[in-house]
Amino acid sequence: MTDTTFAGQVSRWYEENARDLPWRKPEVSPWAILISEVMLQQTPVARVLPAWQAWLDRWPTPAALAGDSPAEAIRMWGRLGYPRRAVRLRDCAVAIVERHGGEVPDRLEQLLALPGVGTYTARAVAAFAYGQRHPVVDTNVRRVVCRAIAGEPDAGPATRPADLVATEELLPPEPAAAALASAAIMELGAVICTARSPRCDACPVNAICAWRASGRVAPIGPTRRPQRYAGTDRQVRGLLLGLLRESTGPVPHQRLDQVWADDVQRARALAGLVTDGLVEPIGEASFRLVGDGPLAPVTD
DNA sequence: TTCCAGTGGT
DNA sequence: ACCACAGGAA
Repeated sequence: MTDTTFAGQVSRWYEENARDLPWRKPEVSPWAILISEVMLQQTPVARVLPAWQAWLDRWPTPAALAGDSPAEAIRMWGRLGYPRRAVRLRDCAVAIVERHGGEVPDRLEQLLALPGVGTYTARAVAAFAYGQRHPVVDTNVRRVVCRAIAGEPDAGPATRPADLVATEELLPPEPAAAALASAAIMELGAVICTARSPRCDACPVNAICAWRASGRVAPIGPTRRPQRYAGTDRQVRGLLLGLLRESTGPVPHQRLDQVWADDVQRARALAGLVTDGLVEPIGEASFRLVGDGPLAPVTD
């Protein structure tokens, strides 16, 4: 008896066609999987690959990262984007050491309580690192399920509780099979059922896809406003951080002033970096990455 | 809802 | 130029 369910067919396809990604190897630790999931939040696979390996080489355990400075985490983050994730990931390592004896927790509730770990990442770790049965819904899974099952273009900008329910209903009962199916559906969305140019001819479930049957209706509703970058605070933050990342220790504000002409906007961007725990003021008029420089003397 | 960065594909 | 990308938090 071959499994003809949606999850069964996608899983069979996955076992034959999955990309050979290093964090999918069976011997990879929960910590390594957690790092991959955080890096993959809004950053494409190709750019995560080298950074993930570098982080693991340097910080093989949560305790190792927790013992290093936020500044080093920010530097090792490189140009993956959204560098707040680097600080949160280190905060996460600290929390894992303090609350869980240095081991990545396996309960959803505990995972969700960690910094930088939300609905998606918590379930991804529980499923992929610990083999539990949870709906793992990222933008790919949401798109696949909306299309194939509901026959609709997409579910909107964010994952809703209904998306979790709809995905959970597709999962096979056995936890290990469910975790495999979750990875398979995600892979299908990443490789075949893409947002822009879906390759329905190569899809393992094209025969039972509601979206394809209905003629691949295009999304209608109010389109999201384009995310500008040039001239925004985000660009200024990027420039400031780039300078601080390359420097060791404090950088005088006169040098920071040179990266952007608008005083008001530059000050706002810098203040934002401080608020986000990426940068700290040093002395009268200098700034540095948080914790950069010599460690504070141990006093006891 | 909005902000958060950075890059490559189309 | 525009958009998509294994989201999370205020």
